Amino acid sequence: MLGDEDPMRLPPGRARLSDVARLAGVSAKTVSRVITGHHNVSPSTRERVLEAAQRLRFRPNHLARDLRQGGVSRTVAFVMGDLKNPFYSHVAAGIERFLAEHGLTMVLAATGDDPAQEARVVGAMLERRVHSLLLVPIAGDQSYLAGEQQLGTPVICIDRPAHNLAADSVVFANRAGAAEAVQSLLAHGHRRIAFIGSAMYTHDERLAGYRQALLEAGVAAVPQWERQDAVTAADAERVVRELLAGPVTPTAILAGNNRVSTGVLRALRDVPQQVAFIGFDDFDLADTLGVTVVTHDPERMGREAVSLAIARSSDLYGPPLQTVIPTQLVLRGSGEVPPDPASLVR
Amino acid sequence: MLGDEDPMRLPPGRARLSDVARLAGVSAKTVSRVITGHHNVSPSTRERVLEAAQRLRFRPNHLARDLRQGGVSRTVAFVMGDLKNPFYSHVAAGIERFLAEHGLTMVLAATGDDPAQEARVVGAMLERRVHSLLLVPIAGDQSYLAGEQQLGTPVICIDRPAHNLAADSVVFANRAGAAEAVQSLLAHGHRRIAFIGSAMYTHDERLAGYRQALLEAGVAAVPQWERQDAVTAADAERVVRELLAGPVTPTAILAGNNRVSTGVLRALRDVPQQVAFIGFDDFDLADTLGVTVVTHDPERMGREAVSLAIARSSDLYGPPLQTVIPTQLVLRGSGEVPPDPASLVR
DNA sequence: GTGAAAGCGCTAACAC
DNA sequence: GTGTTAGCGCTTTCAC
Repeated sequence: MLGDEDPMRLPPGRARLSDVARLAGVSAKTVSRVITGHHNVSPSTRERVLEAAQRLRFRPNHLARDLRQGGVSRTVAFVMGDLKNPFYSHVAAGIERFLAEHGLTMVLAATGDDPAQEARVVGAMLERRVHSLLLVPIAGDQSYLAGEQQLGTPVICIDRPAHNLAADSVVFANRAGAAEAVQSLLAHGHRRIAFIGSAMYTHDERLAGYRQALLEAGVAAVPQWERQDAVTAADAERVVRELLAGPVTPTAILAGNNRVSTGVLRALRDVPQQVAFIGFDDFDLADTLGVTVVTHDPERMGREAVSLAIARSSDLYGPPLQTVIPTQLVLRGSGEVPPDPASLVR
Repeated sequence: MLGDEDPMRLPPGRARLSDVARLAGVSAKTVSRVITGHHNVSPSTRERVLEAAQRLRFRPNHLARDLRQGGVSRTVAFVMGDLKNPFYSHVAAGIERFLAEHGLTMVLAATGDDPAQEARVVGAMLERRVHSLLLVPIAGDQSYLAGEQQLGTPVICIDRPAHNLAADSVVFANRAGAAEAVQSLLAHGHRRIAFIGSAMYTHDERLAGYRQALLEAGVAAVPQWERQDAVTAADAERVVRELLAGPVTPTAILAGNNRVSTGVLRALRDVPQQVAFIGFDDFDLADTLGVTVVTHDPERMGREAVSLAIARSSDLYGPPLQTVIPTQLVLRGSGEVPPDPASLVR
């Protein structure tokens, strides 16, 4: 007969809520209640619905659910520079895990550390109506996000604060960490300590910590040893060779991050004099190689960012919060070598 | 007057398509055409619409668009073990970049390398109606995905094939890569070569390549040197110590992956005899340390997976495809040391 | 080249 | 405890 459908036969496409409802002999709303786990359903009905859902291999459509619930998805965007950078991938791991515990999903997008890409990439995420935006800011200005905050999307900056935007942020205790490293070098007798890093927020902060520690110890700053021109490992390698070829050479080096560390270590490998070394950021094999580092916990940074996002979504217009995560100095030997007399006379 | 709204004033919430339409004095459909870039719009109308959209800070709602277009989003899911593993994060980077070029977004979920988590995590992705599923299979059975394929969701397995499911996959040339490494060790005079890895697809394949190379060279296999019990770096470290404490010790070691490499190197550091070493997977500082490795390109693996997904979505029921990515042996010294006479007599 | 009406799959509000 | 109605924001007909 025309219009006489066999409800037991699987429909050609994906089963919908209404298909389950028809098969179970209830209304769509009741199925909805069962699926979302509401309690206003009698056990027997629930049973029948679940059975029907299973038979039809029903999977609720979150797209439709999110749309109906106000156009905000249960998805959080993480926009960072490059997943190949272990720092970012560890932060992402922390975010993903913590989100999963809250039934949220992470979408990921990379700016390639290109300031010009940020707004475009962020825009694509916002069009997906993400629940909130976790961003490692790279552009010089984030004021374009003020409207989104206003409209209810939490914006959390990771690793560095936003420019021209009142947003929550999670950062490491960069100054304190660098100061602690320098104090350790000072305690081992060093007075000629170089900082090698680049020109960005975290390195500025670390350099500030370095300066502060030297100042407190009464050690005069040497401008030539405050290098902010090492972005890549190759840069760092070159800078170290330059420094060690100078008339007065440092006896200890503090590296601004793990990329710089790699270059510094490469340069120090071929150099006769002993130079004490401490790196910011831990890295693979640092323990095996006996490299002293200032470590931090990128996963925790991810978790704290998610915490801020969740908190912010229920207090949209409160004052911006900043979470500061402490660092740890891990002594492994390379920072504990005494000043090399060979490098003192030159 | 009641009902008299000023169309110039920003509405309290997010602007919708219809808001733009009202402000521009056109229908919703026309705005839709402009936003999605259709050509059947006169330049002057397009201009007015764009101006209105900009004034209202309109961002199209992809949730709604995707729902209307058939419940399939422009989002691709990547389900892997753990983002902290650099292999996975590099694959993810390749996926993300290639997707972005196609206007697609990546959602990421981790199984924690726990077989029991796979179906749950994958299910969450499918409820988001992802365009396709890129999966590093960890469970012993993926037959539960057959229905999803049938319903139009491409399933692409990464790094290893699926179990009990006809799905596309991208893998490395594991056998050939391991065979090449062993051949190199043989060429440098080694006859006692150990393989250290664990019991999983990639390691099985690499072990097969190792065996094949030995067989072809007429070197008898030594079962005790085919170790598949090293999952962590600590395992590998212990295994190496065991092997080198035996009555007959290997003069060369092939590691099944980068975790194993770390452990092997740690163990070899404290050992008097020279042992040649080749690792599978490159790692940070491997070049600095002069470690010979079999490398591959995880980013390319990600890109190839996306290619397969896109191809599959327009040929849903064709035969499964497998993309095999070649490996490269990178000689850096550690694999080129000759057999140590000290370890031959014992 | 443009518009009106219908509907994607789901849930909020309000019945009963 | 369960059903009905309406509508999230967009795009697909199909009309003009």
